[in-house]
Amino acid sequence: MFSSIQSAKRKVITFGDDGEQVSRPTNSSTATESSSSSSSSSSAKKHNDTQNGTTKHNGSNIVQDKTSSSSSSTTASSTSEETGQRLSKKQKRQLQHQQDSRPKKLINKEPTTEAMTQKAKELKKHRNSLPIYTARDIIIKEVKENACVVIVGETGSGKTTQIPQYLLEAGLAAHGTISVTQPRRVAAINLARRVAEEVGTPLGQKVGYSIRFDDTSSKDSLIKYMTDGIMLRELLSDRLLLRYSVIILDEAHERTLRTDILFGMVKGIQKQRQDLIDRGRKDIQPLKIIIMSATLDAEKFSEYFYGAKIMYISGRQFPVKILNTVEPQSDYVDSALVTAFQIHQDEAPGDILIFLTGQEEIENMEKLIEEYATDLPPTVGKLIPCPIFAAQDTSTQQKIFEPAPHGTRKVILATNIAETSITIPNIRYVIDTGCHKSRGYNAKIGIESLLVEPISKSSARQRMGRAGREAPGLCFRLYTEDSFDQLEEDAIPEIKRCNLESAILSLKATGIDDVTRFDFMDRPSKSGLLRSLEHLYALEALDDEGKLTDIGTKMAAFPVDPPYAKVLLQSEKMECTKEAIEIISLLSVDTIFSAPSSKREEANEARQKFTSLDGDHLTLLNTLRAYESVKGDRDWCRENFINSRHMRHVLDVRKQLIQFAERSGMDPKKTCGHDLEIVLKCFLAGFFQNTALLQPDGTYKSILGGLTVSVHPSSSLFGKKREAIMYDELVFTTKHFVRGVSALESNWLSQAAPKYFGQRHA
DNA sequence: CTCTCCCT
Repeated sequence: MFSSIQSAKRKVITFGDDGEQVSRPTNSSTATESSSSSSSSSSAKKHNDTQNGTTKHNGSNIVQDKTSSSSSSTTASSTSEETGQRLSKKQKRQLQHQQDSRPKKLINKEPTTEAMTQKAKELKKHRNSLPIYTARDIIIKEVKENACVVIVGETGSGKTTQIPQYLLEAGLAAHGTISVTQPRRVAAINLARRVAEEVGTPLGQKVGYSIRFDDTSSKDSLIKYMTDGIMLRELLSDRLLLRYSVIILDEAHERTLRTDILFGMVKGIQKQRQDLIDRGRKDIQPLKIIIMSATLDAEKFSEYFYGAKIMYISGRQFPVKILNTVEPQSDYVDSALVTAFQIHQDEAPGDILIFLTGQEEIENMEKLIEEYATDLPPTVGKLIPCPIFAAQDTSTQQKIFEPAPHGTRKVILATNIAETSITIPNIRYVIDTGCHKSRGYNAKIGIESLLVEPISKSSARQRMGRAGREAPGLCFRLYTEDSFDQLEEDAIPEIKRCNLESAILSLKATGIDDVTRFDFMDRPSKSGLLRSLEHLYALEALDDEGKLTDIGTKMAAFPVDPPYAKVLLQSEKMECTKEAIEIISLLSVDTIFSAPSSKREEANEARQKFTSLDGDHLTLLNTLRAYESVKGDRDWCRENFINSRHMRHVLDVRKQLIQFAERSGMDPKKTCGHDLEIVLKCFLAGFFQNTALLQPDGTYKSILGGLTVSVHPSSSLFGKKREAIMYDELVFTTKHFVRGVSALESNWLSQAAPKYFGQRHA
């Protein structure tokens, strides 16, 4: 058992820690043993998640313990059953080897061609020593013989770097590029770099990547890593994706909105291409589809893709022992704090990673750790809190990568950014609160929410895995075994809990007219679809029959959400395109302002300089102008609490929107000069539904729906009372908060949307 | 009196 902290004011949390209680399933260690197991997929689950030992202690301290030898064992043991139905025993053995291909350091300097070839030769030896290499021929064979294949393998197992190369070597890029889609930009970049090095040609030749603002790929690229968003844009100009011979949809288990749309799109495209070939078109080649997932929910993908064969590639990770609490914890922040100090005092060196839900919680925890660290006996080294969340500036984020000074220990306080997006080195201990913030969408009333909710089992396993990347680790779950058992297996796919306007406009623009009959893997609710269709109709993107209008066609061409696209089109008529583009760019990042809560006063004061009485849209514009007048000076940004990374992103978006505007025949330089009221009226063309009127009691009530909304404290109009307001976004958290708020005159509404407000305000 | 995260 853990010893308690000698601190009178702290409680002690009981976890299990008795080596003899650890039961490691014998059939999880090797593939051959597991293949003789006759049990079904429930056995894999059992190994991973079922308690193995129970000890009584003082009546109430029931100790639970279990070991997961990481998801690789799950993979290995279930490999047998799943592949058993489809692959021969020999194939099974070949597929079930373990592998090691954790990321190696990349070469930064530009090497010569010879050096690159030499390097590639060296890497070749490494590649061929990877256990996935023994499955190479089977993978090639299956892909050649089948239109769709599902491959399950651990993240970082090497499947994403090796399989495209195997297919390339097998000649599958002869009639088109092999593409690999990723949900994240950094992943696409890093994978392409690594694979270019292994292939032995400069990045951008045989191997390239394509992400927004950065395309290293060329016509000749044989393997192309890209974000799923880029592939969706490419669909608009190449509806049959004829430049691709193989499309690999990676990280399918994440079920992002974009991958879900791509599932249906590529399935349809594959069929269309085959139909054309069957009708004698010699210039068209069939499309191969490969779905890659890191979790075991492969049956669903297989069913969707005509019962596609599932192949399992086991990965290797160090074992992570899971420790659940004995009792439910009423306050997980407090429990996490106590657990962190228990680890710090009792456990071997290695950093701690705590999953929390948001910035506020993280900053509170940071203060608490510093406070309680003063109670530590002098023999114990320092415990250094390191917050990490997306809104931080890059320089702050870099700190988590610096090693802790000798004799000290870092405790990383992270949102779920550390679950998939950022990999932090030297983590041996994970503390999982079991909660995260999750975006929700109530289609009935069309309101988005952002609430703390329990995570899914797959999230819990993903979090656990973060402790076993470099050495065996421990995962402290601040919830009971029973609570874990009651979690959902997987998160609800994003497509079922978000606004679908953008997705629907894309579908319509690629010729899919009846979106209600689109082949969704998981169908969004009817009311969600209808609400989005109605909004697109209100924006004049669709006509009475739901067909795309000329306006809708133009809107779909812009890489922005439909309401912004409408604003852009409107800005031409109102002669304020320059300002519209700038404000849309500014609204396209989370926020250009950033400050830790400790410096909030200072930050607010700095922001006063840019504040417009008319609200956030013009405040943002003022800030951009000030930023440009100092040429984006880093020190200026720091002094004014401006997130320079986000600001640079704003400039990139602006540049791109200017190009898109020119391409659609607009003049992006058209300006309204000092008459900025025009821009706000222009925004109403896209946001007339996002408006609220001041009530006699001083609150705001939304015009559509009559909802009481509160101005978010980050807004320049917070606490101000104006006749009417327009907002960029409404999200329910503790209240219905509106963000990106500007003041209006209510008579502008009837001009902006006469169909909706004409009678009421005439 | 406060904003999980990703993408074009």
